[in-house]
Amino acid sequence: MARVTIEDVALEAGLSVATVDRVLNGRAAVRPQTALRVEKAIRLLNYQPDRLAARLAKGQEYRFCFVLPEGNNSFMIELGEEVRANASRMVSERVHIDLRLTDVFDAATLAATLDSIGDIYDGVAVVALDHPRVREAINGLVERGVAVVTLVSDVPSSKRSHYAGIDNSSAGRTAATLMGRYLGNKNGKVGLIAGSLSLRDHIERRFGFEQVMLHEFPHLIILPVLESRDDWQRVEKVTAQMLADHPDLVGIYNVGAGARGIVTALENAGRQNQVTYIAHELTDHTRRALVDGTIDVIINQNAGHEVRSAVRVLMAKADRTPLIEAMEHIRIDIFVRDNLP
Amino acid sequence: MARVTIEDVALEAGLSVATVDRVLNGRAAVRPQTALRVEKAIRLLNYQPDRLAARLAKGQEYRFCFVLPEGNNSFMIELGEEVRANASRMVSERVHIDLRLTDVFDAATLAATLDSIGDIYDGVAVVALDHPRVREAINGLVERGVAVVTLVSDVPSSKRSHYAGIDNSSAGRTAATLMGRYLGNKNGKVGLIAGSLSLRDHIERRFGFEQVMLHEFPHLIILPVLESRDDWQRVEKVTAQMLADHPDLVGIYNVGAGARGIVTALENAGRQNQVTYIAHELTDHTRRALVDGTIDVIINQNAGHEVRSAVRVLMAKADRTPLIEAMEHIRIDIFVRDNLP
DNA sequence: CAATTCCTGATAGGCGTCTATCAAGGCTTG
DNA sequence: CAAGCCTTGATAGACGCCTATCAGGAATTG
Repeated sequence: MARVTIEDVALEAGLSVATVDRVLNGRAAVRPQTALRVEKAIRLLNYQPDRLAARLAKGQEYRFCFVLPEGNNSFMIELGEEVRANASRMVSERVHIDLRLTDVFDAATLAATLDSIGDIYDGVAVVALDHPRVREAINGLVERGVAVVTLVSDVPSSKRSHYAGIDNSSAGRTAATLMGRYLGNKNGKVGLIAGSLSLRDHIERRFGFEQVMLHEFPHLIILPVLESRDDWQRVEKVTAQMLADHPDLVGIYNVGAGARGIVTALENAGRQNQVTYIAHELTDHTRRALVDGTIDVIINQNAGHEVRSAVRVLMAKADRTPLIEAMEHIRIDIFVRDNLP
Repeated sequence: MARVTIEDVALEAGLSVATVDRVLNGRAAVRPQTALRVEKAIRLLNYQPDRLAARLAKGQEYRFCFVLPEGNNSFMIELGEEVRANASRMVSERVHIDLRLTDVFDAATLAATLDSIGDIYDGVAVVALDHPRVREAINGLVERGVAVVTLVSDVPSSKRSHYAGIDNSSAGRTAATLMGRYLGNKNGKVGLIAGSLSLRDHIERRFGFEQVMLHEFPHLIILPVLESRDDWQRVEKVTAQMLADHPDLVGIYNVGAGARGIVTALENAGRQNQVTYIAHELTDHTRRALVDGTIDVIINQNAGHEVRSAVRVLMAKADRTPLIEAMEHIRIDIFVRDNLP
């Protein structure tokens, strides 16, 4: 049961430790047949290099940067906190994580930020706008050998190594199914509110939602999408107008942030119990509204999981170690009043 | 940015490495004021011991055992596979995991198994029956210094260090809310099927379900619970009978395994579209039934997460390292057709 | 004030791997 | 067949911490 060391392998293969090491780390030329002997011994003994010792010896350090949107969006603030929490905890694992806040909605600024940090970091995680400039910046990083993980919102056309976030069109479809089932055979209109129609996650959620609504629940009428810029005051205004315009409104799906604006508008109109309201992201506000019954379902992505997954992926990419795909799948959380964490 | 080592701390405190080490590991008597100097230097430099080096030096190995139910329950089989997958991956982290299958439903057998493994392992994870004999066995392990984690089904009255699993009464409540909302203002009867009423997870789910149904949806009538022993053939028989007896059955909540029996019974009766059916655990069978529309909602616990969490907890307990609670919370997954992974 | 006991310093060796260097053969080449 | 290259062996030192031991000085005791 004792550990199998590199020495055991050398002994088994009838070679020296140095040669085994050369094979393991491709350090110098080794004759093919010698390499085979080593590999055979490794298999025979089921040798697995001790990662602790390896990393200690290499003195390897990882330097990562998380680029998040500035501003006061609750979810993004939580994401930032998770990054910081991870950063301090990972120091003992030789992982250094910096956090940069930038205007993610402005492609030029974001691209410039990404361009400027390439030489410092081994990996970058970024909440990205899907824009040609940004895509180029990401590709530039990747070409310089920096691992890039898109976080929360993807840039699928880029060369990013991985996307750490939920499947947003699937989230939209889920919202539609729940909306349709909750409404049963009720007729009426359903309002759709999005933060920005240039953010990929919002686009995809909308797409998935409309797809399922049209196919599965054709008796419900979807109103034209309202843009809110994720600003709750604006959300409130837009929602109030919508409520006034459509007395037969039976459902609201808010694709973006600013959920509290809808809560306020619904309460002001006294229609919180007539309208089925599905929101994204569990925050203090949405949580309270869910418990009160104003919000019926919250679709959530777990910020902590996303950050930890991104870090694991960045480490794996930096090491060229394989990923355990299933472990890095970010699930869509569905919360009703009863399964709140 | 270079690593802060124990040597730096010693230098800063004007003490020797040996003394700093004595403080860090409580190895020998150190004068309180000296200890304070060390602690001050640690804080000043933000020193964090290198866990890699520490574990390498200590040559610490962890030996854990997972005790799972034998039999062909899909979920338990998946759980076992996750244990094996983890076991092989953790070898390079010096963690050795054994897997034992036993008749968990028989308290005496389970207790005997637990009694017999105390001296070999540093930690045990067990899918446990909540029974006095089992509780005593768990307490015995804990008293001998073995960390015990209950998995999937808890034994709250025992001294187990941790429970790695979902909140089952919360899961039951969630099922009830979805059932009630899906049924809208429809009237009728709802059937409840449980595997065994001596398994704590099933009891709690039932309790949570009935609680919410009675309070929130009093117009729905809950039929007496049927016991299925998690055997799908029996489940099918019981369900067929229930369908025959109650033409006005509008909902089924299956608390345990054997979901395929219900699917067959519903299909044989041709009533899969009239009955809202909520099941537990995502397996090949339930997945297919969900996609087909026979099952409306699956409530799931992620076996992989539970196993990994249990391993992390066992390691932390063995080390007496603090846990990150939020990270070890096992969420209740809700799957509809659209958010299947 | 001497005899203990208590604290602290210094240092060696080890954990398993990586990196680097030098030496010693075996082999090819002209 | 000598010069050179290719492959392998042997070994030292590092990574940061742990464990153990010995020695010397400080503080306590009688």
